[in-house]
Amino acid sequence: MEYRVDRTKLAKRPPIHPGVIFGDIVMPELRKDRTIADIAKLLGVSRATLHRVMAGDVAVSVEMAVRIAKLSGGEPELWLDLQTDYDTFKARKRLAKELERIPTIG
Amino acid sequence: MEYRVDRTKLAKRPPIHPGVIFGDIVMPELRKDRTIADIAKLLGVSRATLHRVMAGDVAVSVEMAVRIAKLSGGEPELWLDLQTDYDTFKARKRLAKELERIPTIG
DNA sequence: AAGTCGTGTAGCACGAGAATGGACAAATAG
DNA sequence: CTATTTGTCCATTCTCGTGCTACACGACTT
Repeated sequence: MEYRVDRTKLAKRPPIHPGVIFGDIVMPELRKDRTIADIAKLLGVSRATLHRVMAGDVAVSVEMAVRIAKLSGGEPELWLDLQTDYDTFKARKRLAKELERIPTIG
Repeated sequence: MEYRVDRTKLAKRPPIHPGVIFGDIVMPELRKDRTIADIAKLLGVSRATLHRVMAGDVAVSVEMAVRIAKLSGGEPELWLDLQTDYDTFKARKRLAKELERIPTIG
């Protein structure tokens, strides 16, 4: 019996954008009576940038991950790994045709 | 007794660049009598690009990770997680001053 | 009703990073 | 020695995260 599957072919649900996760889960905890602009200031980024991240318009960059990790008391890798899942999912779809032409050696 | 440590302050050795790991460990397995140009062709990238990755001059991009994973029979996340460690290590040093000004709320 | 404040968006410019093709030097193999 | 392979450099193009500015909308205050 073989239980192993090909992850690339699983009809997996698209990963949630890590910025959205941050905005929905972590942000509400951080801002007791603070404004979003306040949080942006604490993070050392512009209000627009923070908003774009939370809206899922742009990726959680390495710098941003380090910043929000410091502010919220976690590790940057958490957010970057989520971002990796998100990016990889899209890349697999975008390169599907291309990948068919790449053999597997070994 | 408190055993918890601050990973950001550990004198950790800089992570090895994932492209170098690929070039040193995986590549020798892939090329039996193939040339690097051959591998590049199989990957669908230019010879110069593959070389820069293996030299550690540029990061293992999401696209590149997906390609080499297909060719070598692994998961892209392996290479991207290594890249994350590499990038995060550098970012922590580069933003050290900046991070001091960011408080931890929680 | 008018005004203030927080917020969601959009446009533009800038800089960093990634990839390519081409060209040339250095190293290695035959 | 000669030919192949590999290391490097350059100019160009493209993508993307960021900051700044400006504007619209809603809610609450005055």
